[in-house]
Amino acid sequence: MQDYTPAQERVLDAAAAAFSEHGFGGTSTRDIAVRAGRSPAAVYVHYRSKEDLLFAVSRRGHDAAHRAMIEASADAASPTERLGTMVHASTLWHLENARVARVVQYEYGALTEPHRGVIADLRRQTTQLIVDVIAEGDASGDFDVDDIAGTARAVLSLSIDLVRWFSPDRLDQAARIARLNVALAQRMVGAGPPRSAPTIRCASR
Amino acid sequence: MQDYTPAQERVLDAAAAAFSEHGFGGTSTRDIAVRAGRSPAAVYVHYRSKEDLLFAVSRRGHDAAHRAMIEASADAASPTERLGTMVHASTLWHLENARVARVVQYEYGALTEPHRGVIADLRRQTTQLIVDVIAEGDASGDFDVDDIAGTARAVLSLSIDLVRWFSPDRLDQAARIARLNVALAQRMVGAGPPRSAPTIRCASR
DNA sequence: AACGCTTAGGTAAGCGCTTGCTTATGTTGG
DNA sequence: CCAACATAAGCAAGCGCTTACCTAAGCGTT
Repeated sequence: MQDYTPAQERVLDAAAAAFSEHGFGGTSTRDIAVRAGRSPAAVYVHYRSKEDLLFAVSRRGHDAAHRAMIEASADAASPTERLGTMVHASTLWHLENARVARVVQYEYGALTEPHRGVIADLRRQTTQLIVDVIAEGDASGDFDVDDIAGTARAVLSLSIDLVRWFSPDRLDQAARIARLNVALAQRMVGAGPPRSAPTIRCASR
Repeated sequence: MQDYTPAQERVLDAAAAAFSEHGFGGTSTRDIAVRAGRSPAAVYVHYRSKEDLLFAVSRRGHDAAHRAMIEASADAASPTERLGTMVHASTLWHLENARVARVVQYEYGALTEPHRGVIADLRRQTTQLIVDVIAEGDASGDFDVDDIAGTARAVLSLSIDLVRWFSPDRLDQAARIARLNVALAQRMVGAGPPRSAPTIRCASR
């Protein structure tokens, strides 16, 4: 989408870390500069304002998450499987990039109006990916869903809400959480158990 | 739990609104004072510091949400029903108190260490309510859950993540969203369809 | 090989304003 | 008469951002 020079990236990463820890309003440009190992003025060599930095972090983060989900959806045969790979990818991305994800998800309100529009578009696109696969599965009979948009929102919440508390030094648990989210999402859309043994689960009740 | 004078409450509400809109770091004590219709110094008549105000808002919010869930769990016969009433109550509370809830959920990191401990305790208690009902349902055979703690976390995410985007001028949709969350949560724990027609859903696959 | 010139990336200093919070001083209703 | 509640004024520190200036690397031209 957009390329950054090493110098720009260094400031970008510093800003993401600072925003994630203290919020946009709680972060000073001097803090960002120190984290990037630069003087306060160096920040303004690469970005027009503090809010511009937030916008860059947000757009980059949304792009990355979006791409991860698209790549994941490519190699999946059925709607059930595709929903699974997408939820898996989304969950892993949010866990592995918890700092950036926190900024992306929680600092939207600190953006100025024009930038908000751009980010809102990216969000709609990501939501649409989930809406599409749920609609597809519902139409084919693989799923059983009443409220497609609402269910899509809830499925995304499984990944997103993780970044509220997840700490990056627990990355060893990421795979487990991702697997759990896949199973939960498939249950949420009413994807049946594997067809090889559909009656067993029913018979046991 | 704790009582507040009208004067204290006025400042508390003003702080909740301000923190919710601009974050803790992005809110000035003057902003809070203006919203409360007082002078900047009046804030410090009732609270020792800005962080103390955040702590008061957080504790009050956690208490209210916790009470709502306990009351909801009282009149429910089965684990399925109890999980339903609790998710319903939690969802409604988060939607109706979206401003306070945003502060409660997203400004935890701005608390000082001693206050963080108190809030963490309240959070554990609320999580435990969901863990208990899921464990109960799993033991009785009403549910079918692998990872009880993880599933409880995910069920809570359904309510919590709403406040990230929900606007209070859409409260007419609250009931619909709450009903959807109940259905999703019951699916997540593997609560079967109503026993009157258990085989229909299986036969149709 | 030495030249002048451009460009990218950086800094020290600081301007005008806002911050959290305090102090000294009223002003009320019971 | 005295808590309880409020205020105007302001302090020291920190804020976002700008200005004026510096350095080093890459360039075709002489």
